[in-house]
Amino acid sequence: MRYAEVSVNTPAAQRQTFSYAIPSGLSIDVGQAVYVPFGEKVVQGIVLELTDVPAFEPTRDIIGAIDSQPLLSREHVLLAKWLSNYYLSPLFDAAALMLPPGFERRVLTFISPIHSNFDIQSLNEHQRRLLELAKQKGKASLSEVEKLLGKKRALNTISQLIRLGLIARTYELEKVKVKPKKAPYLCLTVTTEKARETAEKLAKKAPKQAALLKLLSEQSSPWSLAEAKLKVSCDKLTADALVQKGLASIIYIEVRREPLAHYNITPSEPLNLTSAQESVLKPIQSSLKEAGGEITRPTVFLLHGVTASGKTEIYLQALAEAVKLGKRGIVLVPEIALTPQTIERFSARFPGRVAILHSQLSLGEQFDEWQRIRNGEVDVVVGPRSALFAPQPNLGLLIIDEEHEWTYKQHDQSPRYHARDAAIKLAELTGVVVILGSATPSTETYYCGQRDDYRLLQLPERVVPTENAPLPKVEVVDLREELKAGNRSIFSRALSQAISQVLTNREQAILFLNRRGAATAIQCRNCGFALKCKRCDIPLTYHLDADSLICHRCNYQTKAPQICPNCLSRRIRYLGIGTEKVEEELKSAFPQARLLRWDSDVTQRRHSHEAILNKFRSHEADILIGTQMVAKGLDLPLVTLVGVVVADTSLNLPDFRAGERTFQLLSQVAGRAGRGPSGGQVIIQTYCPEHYAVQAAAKHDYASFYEQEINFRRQLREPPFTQLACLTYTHTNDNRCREEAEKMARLITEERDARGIADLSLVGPAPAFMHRLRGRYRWQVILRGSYLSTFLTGIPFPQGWTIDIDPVGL
DNA sequence: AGCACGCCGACT
DNA sequence: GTCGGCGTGCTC
Repeated sequence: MRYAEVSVNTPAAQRQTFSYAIPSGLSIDVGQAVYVPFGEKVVQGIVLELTDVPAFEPTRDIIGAIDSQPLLSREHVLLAKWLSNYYLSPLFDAAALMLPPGFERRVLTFISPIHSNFDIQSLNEHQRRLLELAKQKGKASLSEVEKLLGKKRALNTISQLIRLGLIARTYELEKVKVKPKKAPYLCLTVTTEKARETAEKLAKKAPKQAALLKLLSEQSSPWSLAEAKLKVSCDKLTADALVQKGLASIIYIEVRREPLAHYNITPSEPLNLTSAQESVLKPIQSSLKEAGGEITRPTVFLLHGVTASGKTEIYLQALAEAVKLGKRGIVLVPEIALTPQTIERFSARFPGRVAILHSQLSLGEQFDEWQRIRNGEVDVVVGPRSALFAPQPNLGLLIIDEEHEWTYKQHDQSPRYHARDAAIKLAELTGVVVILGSATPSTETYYCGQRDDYRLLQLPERVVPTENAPLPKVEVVDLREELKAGNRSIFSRALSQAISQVLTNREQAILFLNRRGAATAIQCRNCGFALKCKRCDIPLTYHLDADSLICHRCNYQTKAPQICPNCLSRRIRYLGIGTEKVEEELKSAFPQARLLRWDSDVTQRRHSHEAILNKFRSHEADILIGTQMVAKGLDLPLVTLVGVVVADTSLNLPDFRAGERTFQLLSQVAGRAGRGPSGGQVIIQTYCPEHYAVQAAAKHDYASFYEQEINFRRQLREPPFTQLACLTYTHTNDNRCREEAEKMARLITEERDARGIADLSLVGPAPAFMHRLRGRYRWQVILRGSYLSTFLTGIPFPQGWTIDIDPVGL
């Protein structure tokens, strides 16, 4: 008898596998998806191991295979196990990353009536209503019952009626979410000769039918109905008529949903490389050639290149080399950088051989792209962090662009993994070559580069086709001095002057501000009352468009009050500034300027990003005002001025990475200026001009930033010199939260002392930075030490706890 | 997650 | 006395 260790899709499974027997006659392989019995339900499972001796007895039998082929490769199975162990996440959640989009199906509960001569009169109102619903529907879903009676009452009433033997409970998997798409095709049911003859006969009476029939006779394979309709400009009725006459039939053929279909792609040739680029590409090419032997330690390149230094061309040519060697690649980009520009650039170099995975694609498109990848039909996969788990066969090269971006860490759901670290684990398992690229590498990554754990490659110069454009000159303006000089506007004299100059020269400017909205808080000048979100307890942000107050955490919206809700005074003051405020001020200071605002408030719709960008690129606007989005990899040659309205927003956050974040943002924003022949300048307005992050960004000096940052990390024992884990407890009751967090902190301290671990310290328990979120309170305990996953594996966490290993953005 | 079992307060 | 609250334990 053979047995399988199965990762089961049920919350109860957590980090365990369950043992099942493989019935004779069923052939099951590692990585295969199966249906298994679990309690009285049938659930999905992934086979992670095959054994002769089960880890647990007694076993039940696997019901059957979901797919005839394994969905996970051996390496992916190992990677899933590692993710679950390292990030302390349920096994199935980890495995689900590697499954086809829409694969997961939850278990649904249904209620059906049982006939009996029980006296219905003795039932209470709720019981009767439920029974009526069940009888009327024949089979009612739990959600329908909950809609009828409310969540809690529904559950109680159901168990009462089951005890009385009036209803039965059954379970079913939710319906399949994605299926291969089938499109109608027309094919002849008669010989081509007969078809031609008939077409001639029909030509007078029914010319459309004749034309269609003629078309069909010209090709031996079926015509897509949609295409045929266009070709002979007829409609469905014409086709139906042919079917009626027994000349043709409509069959359904599987077709692929193509997300790239509406792109107009012109193939591109490799560019000539500068000598700096050559010297960077060489070692990558030779590593690709050597890879594949015995894996000793992963080959990781850190490609550190200033903005516009031609990193993407390196990626493209490295990918071409991998393809030449018969291998394939995956390119990860931050979600926000997955723009048509990026997609076009990769598709142009590998026409028809690029797959895009993106959450904005429809589930069907994602599913089809996934299948294409698995079938080996593409050379390059481009996508956000989850694309790391694409089933790319014979993977040779893995590129992580903008390696420092925080979006590579999944923080909102399990597994809370970091794509960069998972990529390096995958390299360890498969021998794939990894390139981490960035103009401003994260301190942790650069530290590995310095220690030769990663191979450091540098591109210190910008590549510009026409002439040599140096990095723009950066001016730092001390806003305190401006105030002293009596300038109370949000624009310093230097920035105002620069904006006028740009407008006179008919050039373009970008103004950057790390906060949307018009005012960051509104406060009563009379009693000091500040308006906060009722559910999240954070200040509401004033938005001009609708004269409303919006919670940037939970999106709660309310009309801006005319009078203070607390003391009824009319003296309401607006504090702080956001993108809307900047727009407003610009309007009055430069009425002739054409403005464009780009932040998440104006880009809710699917293609609005492109629309705004195209508008700006075609010079339909002079000044672009935006949040972080304007900082990302845009190539806008007409932009000669970049202004940072306030640089301090990200500097004052309670996070040890605040300095790094500020440096990265400022460097990126500064990189937007002077990409064209007319050069450029950058003006950074700040209240702390002496901060090393501001100073280093102003001088485009990564090395000096890194030196100071790494010393600071070493002194304060922050990563990479220690490891962090963030444990959060969430509950509707604040006191309960505190108690639970204190209990956990005590338990961890005891455990640490009992095991004699010296290198482990606790911060907290303390209310989380976002203490209240969507009506629930949050308390956290932060651990600092090493091998935290191993340590925490032995600690039992009751429900309500979430564990974030290597958290980002505390 | 769900559902069992089991133990305490508020009601007919 | 019972109904119903939620703590705890279990699912191969």
